[in-house]
Amino acid sequence: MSVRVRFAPSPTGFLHIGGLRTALYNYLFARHHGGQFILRIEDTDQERTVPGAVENIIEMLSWAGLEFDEGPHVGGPYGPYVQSQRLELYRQQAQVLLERGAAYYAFDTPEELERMRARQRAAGVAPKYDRFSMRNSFTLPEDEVRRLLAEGAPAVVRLAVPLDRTVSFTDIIRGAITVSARDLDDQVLLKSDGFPTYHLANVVDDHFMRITHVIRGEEWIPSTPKHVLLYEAFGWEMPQFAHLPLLLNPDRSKLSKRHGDVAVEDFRRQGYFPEALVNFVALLGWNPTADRELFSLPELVASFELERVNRAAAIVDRAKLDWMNAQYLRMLPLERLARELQPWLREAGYPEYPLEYLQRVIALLRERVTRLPEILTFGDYMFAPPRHYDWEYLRKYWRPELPEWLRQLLGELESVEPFTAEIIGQRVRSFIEARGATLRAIVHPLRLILTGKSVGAGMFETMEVLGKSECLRRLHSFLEEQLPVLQAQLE
RNA sequence: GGCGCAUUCGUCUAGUGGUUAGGACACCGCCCUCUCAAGGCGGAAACAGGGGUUCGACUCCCCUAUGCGCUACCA
Repeated sequence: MSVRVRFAPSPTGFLHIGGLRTALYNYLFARHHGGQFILRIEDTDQERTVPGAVENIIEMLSWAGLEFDEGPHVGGPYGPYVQSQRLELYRQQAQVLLERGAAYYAFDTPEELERMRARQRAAGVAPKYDRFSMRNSFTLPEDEVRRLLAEGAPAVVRLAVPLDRTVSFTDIIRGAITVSARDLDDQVLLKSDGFPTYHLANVVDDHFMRITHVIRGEEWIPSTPKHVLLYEAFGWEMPQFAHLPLLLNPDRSKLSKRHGDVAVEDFRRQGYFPEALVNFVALLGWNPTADRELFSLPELVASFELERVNRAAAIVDRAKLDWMNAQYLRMLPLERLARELQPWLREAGYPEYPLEYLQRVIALLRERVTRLPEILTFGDYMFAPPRHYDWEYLRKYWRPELPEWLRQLLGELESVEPFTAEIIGQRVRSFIEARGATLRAIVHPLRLILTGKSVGAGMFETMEVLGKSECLRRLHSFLEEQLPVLQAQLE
């Protein structure tokens, strides 16, 4: 049978990197085995559903390069892929359970349930639905149950967990997991608003959508035995389970916004490459070899093995993501980078520049930044003349003869042809040697004048990209406007 | 509290009874150098603790500790 897996988020907010990793592992597993990767929206909680969340999830996954074979946005033979559109199916299946005695009606109000829990807390016992003291099919006479239902009294359907037995399943990543049914709650399956809970909807959908492997977060381990019970009650073949280790904040707490950005969208907005983010999260909890860090999506697909997924939770380390992104920044083709830089340039309010120029700028600066848009701040002088100068830096290299040298150098540079780093370098070197000074004595002031900064790429390379006329213009205007101010300050 | 899952350098990890416990990020040092990076070379850095099993445990079993998860008419 062909592998079919699903990513089944509930649309309660933006897709975060934990969700991205779950989706990714499902995707990798499906593609590795030539199976199907399905998106299913689990919107059974009306209260928590947020508008736009589905769109965000789909958009982010698509940005990351994960394409679905079936889902609400692409259709498929087992739809609809949104749970709120499958209510009738869940109702029918709940009925099946009811008829088989695997489930029962309960009529307790929220207040009654709260009192029950309070009693249990006071008695020091684990909070758990007490089938025999509450108002349900077990305690109420049959005709009373019928009457309540006929009256339309608020009712839920609960799972009738067997009283004394053991429930176990095999997890691909963790091996055998066994729990006592005594520790399982009579979970609500169908809520009084007619919506199913996760447990019912999930099992029913996985069955009817022919899901073969359930790959999801570790937080689902405790409810899996209930799902096992449901499969048994329905008489359905069980999928295989694989529970992924959690992703954690640096302080080992569950991943959250408090510790910085966790939404995939945040990373995109900051200019991380999808390739880098995918590569990064793929290696959080799984490693194909350990002697290599950089993998393309097809390479990940080729080597992915669920059996090799780790059991322990992983802390998200931004520094490593930064390193990885910087690696991609250095190896991605310049044509693409130039194209991607354009929107950032526009956003920052800079004029349009030819792609060819952007490529040269990126080639010059990319190994000095970690994210593409940083080119705009690190190398702002490539797009506009410097407005602020690092005066401290110039002061360090100041000498009385400097103004004169600069004037002479201006004339010297005018005759440099072609204006390439090599020729510029030769001329500047011989210029400064003739005056018995070191190269740094002139390069640093020059850098300050042309870029406004103390750091940057090689000076001569920078000048070449900037172009002769721009260099001369900046040098000239510095001598005319800034230098007198500086000299006044120095005296 | 109950139940469950987990535990190799600060972090991500390799390792499946015999290794000088390997790699990567971050950190430190040196080299290169017009600055900053990048790059090269080197350094520091780990098997949670205790019992077993075994000729031999990071590897297998048990206990403890710690962390995390679940304990809803949320997923």
